[in-house]
Amino acid sequence: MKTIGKLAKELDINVETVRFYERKGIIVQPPRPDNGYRIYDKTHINQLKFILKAKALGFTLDEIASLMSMSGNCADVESMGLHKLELIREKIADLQRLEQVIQDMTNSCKANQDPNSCPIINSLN
Amino acid sequence: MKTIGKLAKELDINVETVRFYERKGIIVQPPRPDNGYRIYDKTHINQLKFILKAKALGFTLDEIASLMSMSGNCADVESMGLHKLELIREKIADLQRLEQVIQDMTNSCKANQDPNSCPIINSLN
DNA sequence: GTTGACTCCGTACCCATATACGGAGTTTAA
DNA sequence: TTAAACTCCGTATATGGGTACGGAGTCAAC
Repeated sequence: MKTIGKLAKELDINVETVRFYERKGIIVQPPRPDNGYRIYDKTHINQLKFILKAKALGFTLDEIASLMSMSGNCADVESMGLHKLELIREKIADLQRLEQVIQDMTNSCKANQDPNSCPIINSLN
Repeated sequence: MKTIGKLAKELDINVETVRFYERKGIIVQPPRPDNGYRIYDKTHINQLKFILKAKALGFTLDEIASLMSMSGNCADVESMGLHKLELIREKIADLQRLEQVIQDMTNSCKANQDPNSCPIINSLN
């Protein structure tokens, strides 16, 4: 049973962030006694830990909301994971192409003799 | 000698985007005769093409502004390219780690027998 | 019992990169 | 000559994921 400040400190996130997640409907509303203060228990903490881990895996907040609403239906979750995997692989391929291009460009810089004429700039012109 | 609409059409970008780049100081101000209309020539077109190509390489607008102000000093440009390369490689490594994690997770989904208990969800809890 | 820390709320602001809107003035084509 | 198309400007909106602010109420410690 913690107030929002304790919760935020324990999870090392901002108080405003917790309220933000609540507004977005990503976490369930905590009970609020007469004084209006939000009271969190283990359930909320676990829910927030879930969010933080999923976020670290690259899921967006909307996706995380979906994940949490799937209530453990494995096929749905797997499908979402596979979709994410596909996007990640595309992104990797994009970046690898980009890596090659920039690598080539900087190599041609190294080979260049004239410091005031840059092959990179030239190739972009 | 083109007005902004022709220019935008030729480069397949939005008129507002051209004005936006001008406001950001990324492209030079075109001359503007009595009617106030911007008049672009080949120089501006080349400048915008440069921007579009650099953007496609993943440079931010601020970085592009720097690139353009380096006036071809090769060492500076190379240094910026190498820095970008480093970031790209880090990003790739991140994504590959992520790929592995999600791959493992979806595999454990496939192996799972109970449709209402998902190993992904469980591992996040 | 007072002071400082905490919480409440609504709202505004931040980043980057644009895109959209509305009203007024200008040019162009039929 | 007139209507459509274009341009001007300033401002607002969008995205995603938060962060900050300010005034008011509440709680806890000394």
